[in-house]
Amino acid sequence: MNIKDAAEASGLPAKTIRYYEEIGLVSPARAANGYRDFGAREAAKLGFLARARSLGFSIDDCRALLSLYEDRERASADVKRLAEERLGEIDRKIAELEALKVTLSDLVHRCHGDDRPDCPILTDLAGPEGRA
Amino acid sequence: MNIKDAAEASGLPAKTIRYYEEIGLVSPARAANGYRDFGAREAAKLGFLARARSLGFSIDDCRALLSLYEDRERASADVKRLAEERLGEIDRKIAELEALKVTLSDLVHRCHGDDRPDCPILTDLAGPEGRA
DNA sequence: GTAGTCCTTCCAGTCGCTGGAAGGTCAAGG
DNA sequence: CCTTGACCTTCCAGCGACTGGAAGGACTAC
Repeated sequence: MNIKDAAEASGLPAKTIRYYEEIGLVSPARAANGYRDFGAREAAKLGFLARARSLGFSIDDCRALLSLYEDRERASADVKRLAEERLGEIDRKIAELEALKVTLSDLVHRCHGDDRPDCPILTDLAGPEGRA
Repeated sequence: MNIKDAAEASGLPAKTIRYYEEIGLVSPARAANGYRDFGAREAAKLGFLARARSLGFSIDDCRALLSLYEDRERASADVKRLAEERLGEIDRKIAELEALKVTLSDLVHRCHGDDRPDCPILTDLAGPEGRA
């Protein structure tokens, strides 16, 4: 399986797959002509990586997940811990964005949005001195 | 006002302020000894930038907001449009994270999390073949 | 004079790719 | 046999928005 087919099968761009090899996430075999040759195992790892990345796991997380995935003796507790940490990050990020949204939408609602130069968004961004 | 005082006043690291000068967001005067000398106007711009960045505006957004802020003839409609676009991005990002959270927390709940090797999170990440 | 804190510039690294150049390989068609 | 075009290879550079560190100059206090 050449890189293009591996890309189509996994949904990852070929460039990304080469990058993943460079950083040691996958190690495809090489054909006589120097082309990468992906077997079932490496192709499956690419799919695994694509899914884990789409769930927001960092490359380092993926490295850990992959070694757990490859390890027949792995403990599911390790995997669960990683996933829970990731869940915590997601919650924190959502809370942060919600707070941002409140502030910004308040600003937007207070802005008349016509062609007058007076704008509460800018006044607010200018800080205390700007408002004084 | 030297860079350290400007940093304390704005809440931005000195490194970041130098970077902002490099990319043309601020243009502090220079003292005879070559030190940056921030006047009230440049210091206010730094505060403005710190607040806009903390609301998640990109550097390019900040550049636009800053020119509107500096422009006495600016139309508040332009500012409102930028803020609304940003609000849309925030909403999209929140929705994306919520979806991720559903998937991941489902996985976490289905994982028994003990030392048995069988883990539904990995099975799921492995894809259809892994489940078959 | 010297210790310590500030300031300067420049270079390199972060993360996870992404784009592009230069060149090798292969299968199909004439 | 030759060409076309799609594929493959490596390497180098760049994105955004900083951040760290080295090397060296400037200033303040004792």
